[in-house]
Amino acid sequence: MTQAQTDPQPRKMSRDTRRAQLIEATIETLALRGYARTTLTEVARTAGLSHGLVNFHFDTKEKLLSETLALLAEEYRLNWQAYLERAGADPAAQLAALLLADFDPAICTPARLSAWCSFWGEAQSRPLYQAQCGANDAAYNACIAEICGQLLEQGRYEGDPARVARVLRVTIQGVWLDMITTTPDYTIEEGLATIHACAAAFFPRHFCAAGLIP
Amino acid sequence: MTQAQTDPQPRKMSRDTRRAQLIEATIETLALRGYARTTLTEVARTAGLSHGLVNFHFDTKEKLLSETLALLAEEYRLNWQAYLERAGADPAAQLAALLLADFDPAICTPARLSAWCSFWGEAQSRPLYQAQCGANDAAYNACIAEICGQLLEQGRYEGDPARVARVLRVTIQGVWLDMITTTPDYTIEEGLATIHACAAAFFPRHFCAAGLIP
DNA sequence: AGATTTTGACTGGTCTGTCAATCAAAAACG
DNA sequence: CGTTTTTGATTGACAGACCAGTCAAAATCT
Repeated sequence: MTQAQTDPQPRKMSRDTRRAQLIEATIETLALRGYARTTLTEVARTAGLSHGLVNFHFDTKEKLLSETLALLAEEYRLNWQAYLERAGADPAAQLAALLLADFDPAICTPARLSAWCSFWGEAQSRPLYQAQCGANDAAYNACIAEICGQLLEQGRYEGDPARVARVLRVTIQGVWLDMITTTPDYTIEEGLATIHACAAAFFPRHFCAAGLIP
Repeated sequence: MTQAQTDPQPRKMSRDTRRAQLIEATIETLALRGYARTTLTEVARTAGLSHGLVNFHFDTKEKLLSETLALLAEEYRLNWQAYLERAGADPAAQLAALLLADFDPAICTPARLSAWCSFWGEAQSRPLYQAQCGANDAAYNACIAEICGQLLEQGRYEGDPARVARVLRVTIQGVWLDMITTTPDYTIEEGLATIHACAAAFFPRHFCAAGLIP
C-alpha cells in the first residue's frame, strides 16, 4: 500500500520496482474511484510520486492500464496453477484446490476484485481484456472442464463436463461480483461456502458444504 | 433504436417521451463506449438530438445516469414479477419462471447487459447502485430463497435454502457476465442450459438439462 | 562529470453545464 | 377562420474545469 506523503523514499529505484509500485497504485485507484475517475495524477499521488513519472515509466495511460490488467491476469494464473500443482493427481482434490485458489487472500482482496470489475465494466477495454486474458481464460476453462470430466467419470455422476465446469466458474465469478457490489460484510468464508454448496450439488459423494470430503 | 440522423422528428414531444428516448440512448452508449467514455454529446447524438437537451431534461449527467439505472432496475423487477405471477403456486414452476425471466429477450439484450456491467464496474456508482437496486435486490433474494426453501422441503432435498438460492442467483449473474465479456456467440439458449444444469444439480427430480421436468 | 530519474509547470484537447437565440406548437385574440 | 401572442422545447456557441502528455530544469546516483 501507499507509504506516500511523508516519505523520504530513496530517490532512485529500479525500473521494475517503480513500475510495480505504480501498477499497485493503479489497482487501488481503480478500486477506490472506478475506471472513469482514475487519473494519472490520482495514481501518482496514491503511489506518493509525481504524475510525470507515470508517463516516464509507461508512456501512456493506456499502457499503464494494459500492464495493470496483465499483472492481474498473470498473478491469477500463477495462483491457480500453484494450487493445482500442490493438489496431486486426484480430480476431487484438484477441483477443491481450484475452488480454494480463487479465494486465496492474496487474490481475493477488495481492491483486486474491484479492479477486475472495472475492467469488465469498461466496454472499451474488452478487446484489451481478450488480448490479456483470453489465453489464460481458455487454459483455465480447459483445465477445470478436464477435471470435472474426470470426476464425473470417476464418481459415475451424470452431466456434461463443459457445463458443470462452466457453472462452477461463473458461480465463482458471480460470488466475486457479489462481494464487491453488495453492502459490506461478505466474507471469504461465506463465498467459499457458496461455491462448495455448488460443488456438493454436482458431486455429492466428493463434496459437502464444508468442502472436500476426505 | 435510434431513428436518428435523417429524421424529421416532431419538434415538440412530451417530456416523458424525450426522457425515455435519452435514457435509451444512454443505455446504448454505455454498452458501446463504456462508462468512462459516455459523454453527453455522444448520448445526444445517439438519440438524434443536441447535447443541450440532455441538461435541459436531466439537469446533470449524474442524474441522467441515475435515472438510467433506475429504469433498468425497475424493468428488471417488473419482468421477474410478471413471470412469477404467471407461474402459479407450484415452487418448481415458480423457480423455472424466475430462471426464464432473466433470459427474456426484452431484458437479456447485449446493450442492457453491458449497461448493467458498466454500473457494476464503476466504483463511484456503487452507492448509487445500492440506492437504486438495494431494495429490489433484497426482494428478489427473499423471493428466490423462499421458493428454494419450499422446493427443498417438497422434494426432500438437502441444503440451505439461502445458499442454494444464492448459487442460482450468482450463476445467472455469472452467465450474464460471460455473455458480455467472452468473445461473441454465446446464445440465450446456452445461457439457459447452463442455469438449468445448475438447477438440475440441486433439484434433480424437478429439473433436467432442458429445464423444468413436467 | 555524465547518466538517469524525478518534478511540476505548461499545452492542447475534451467534457460538462450555461445561456441567449431560435423555432414550432398551442392559446388567445380579432 | 386567420392572425398574433405566449409557451416551452431545442439548438449551438461558449466558459470553466479537468486531464493526458510534453518538456526543460532539478535532483540524485554512479
